[in-house]
This record gives sequence, C-alpha cells and structure tokens, in this order.
Amino acid sequence: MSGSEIRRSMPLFPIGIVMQLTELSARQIRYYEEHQLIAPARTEGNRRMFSLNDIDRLLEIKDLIDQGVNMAGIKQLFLMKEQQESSQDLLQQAEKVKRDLTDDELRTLLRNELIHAGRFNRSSLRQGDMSRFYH
Amino acid sequence: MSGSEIRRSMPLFPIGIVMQLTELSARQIRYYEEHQLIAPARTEGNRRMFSLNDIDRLLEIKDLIDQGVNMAGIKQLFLMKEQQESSQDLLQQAEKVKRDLTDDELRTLLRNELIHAGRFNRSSLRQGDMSRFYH
DNA sequence: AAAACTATGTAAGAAAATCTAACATAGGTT
DNA sequence: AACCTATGTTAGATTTTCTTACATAGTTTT
Repeated sequence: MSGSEIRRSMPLFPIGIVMQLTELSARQIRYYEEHQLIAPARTEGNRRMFSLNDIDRLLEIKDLIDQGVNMAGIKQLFLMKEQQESSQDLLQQAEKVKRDLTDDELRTLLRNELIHAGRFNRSSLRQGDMSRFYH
Repeated sequence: MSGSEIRRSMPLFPIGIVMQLTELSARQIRYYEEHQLIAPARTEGNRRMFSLNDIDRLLEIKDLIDQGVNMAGIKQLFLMKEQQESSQDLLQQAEKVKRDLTDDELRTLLRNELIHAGRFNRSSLRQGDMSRFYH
C-alpha cells in the first residue's frame, strides 16, 4: 500500500523533537539540510517540520558520519539508494505485468535496470531506526 | 508487546500539528485539558506536547461532542473505558494462569470482573482514528 | 608547515508559536 | 431572566526556531 508512504512523509515534528529523537544538534540538522541531505517541509512561518522519513534519514546520516563518511559521500549513497529503490520498483512492475509483455519488451526492461542499478548492488544501506516509533 | 504502548504515549507533537490533525482549535484542546479529558506532557518551557494516544483521545472527544455528549459525559465514558480495559487485562491474565488457579480463586476473579465491568458492556467506544498516521 | 576546508559550536536579534488570563457570546438549562 | 457550557478573541509574556555571522578543532591540500 502507498498510504503508508503518505503517512511516513507527513511533516509532523518540529526541530526540537527531532533533536531529541536523533540526538543531533539543531546546527547539525540545519547543516545537513544546507547540504541537501534532507529537505524538511516548512510551516507558513518558515519553521522546519520533519516527517518520519526525514528522521530515518537523519539517523542514517548520523550512522554514516560515525563511520567517517562525509557530506558528499552520504549524498552519493542516498542517490544510489533512490536509484536502487526505483529500479526495484521497476522490477516489481515487471513482475506484475510479466505475462502481458512480449519477450522483447521484457528484455528491454531488464537491460535498463542493469544499466542503471548494476554498478552498486552489493550491500543496501542500513535501514533507519524509526521503526521503533510508529509500529 | 508493550513497546508499542511506549511509542504511542511518547510526547512528540506540538499543539499546532495537533490542531491540523484533529481540526480542533487550540482553545478547544486547552479546554478539554482543563476538564481533564487529556493530560498532554509539557516541555521544560511549558509548551504542551501530545502523544499519539492524546491525539486518538482528541478524535474520540470530537466524535462524542458531535454526538452531543458533554464534558462530564465524556469523562465518564473514558473512565469506563479504562475500567473495561483493565478488566480485560485481568481476563487475559486469568486466561494465562488459568491452570494455576483453583476453581475457587477463579470464581472470585470472575465475580470481580462482573461487578466492575458488568454494568456497561454494550457498545465499546468508537476507536480513535490515529491508526492512519503510524501504520 | 601554512593555507584551506569541513563539520560543528555559539551568540545575537528577529520572527513565529504557544502560553495564561480575561472578557465576550450563542445556545441550552434552570 | 439568570445561569451555565463550550468556544471565540485579544493581549502581553515566554519559548522556540530562524538566519547570519563569527569561532575552531581536525583534516586535507598545496
């Protein structure tokens, strides 16, 4: 279901709560935003509001920083992950309509996946830890 | 598991978000607190912070008010519900240790439940609607 | 090793969000 | 008519968050 994605991306938390939840300083959180690792929503009055997804991301960022990865590295890792996810989506789609595709079309689809996702498919990123908070 | 109860009772949301989520005014929310229908946590700086449970409660309150129930009525209903829940807990406990109880002890337990929960067991309160937001 | 860069801390002043307390009021209730 | 209930509105104070700027310990580069 995609309702869960909506809920996870709903901006609900002010920065103070996010600080507690992630044990990051406001400075750190803003800095990561500045470097486009996150993109929290804003209220009318310009206050940042974070979603569960944002918080998951922050926890991943924290983790990666602990492991010595710098901003640029984290950015690349996130790009990769997105890519990977979307190609997985593609794969699922393919799965779903497999029987409706000619062999030719299927080959095209798979080749596409290989081109885009093939280079970095070793270990997927550690999942964020927000699962604790919403179920 | 009880970890879920911890998560559901963690104070995460400022009143502004709760207003949006429940479509209640700040005045209404504070009024309900004044009448002890909810008891949101406070930050060090005295700002209210609401949990998922608080929000569920607010949605139930809204529902009951729409149905014409007044503060006192809602309070009673909540008391009842708690009672009911704790006797259900008791029942579960009983279930669990059934084999460890003598028939006599069991009878005592069940009589107790009937005394406390027997009067209002028709329709349990409508569940709050927060399920949408966390899974 | 000096210079530059990175990630974070800290401080200042402004703006937004929330707080309490008080007064106002429409619709019921007594 | 007087009162009560649930809510609106306003005012002034306090807290939280915002941006900007400067400071700095570790790295990295030159």
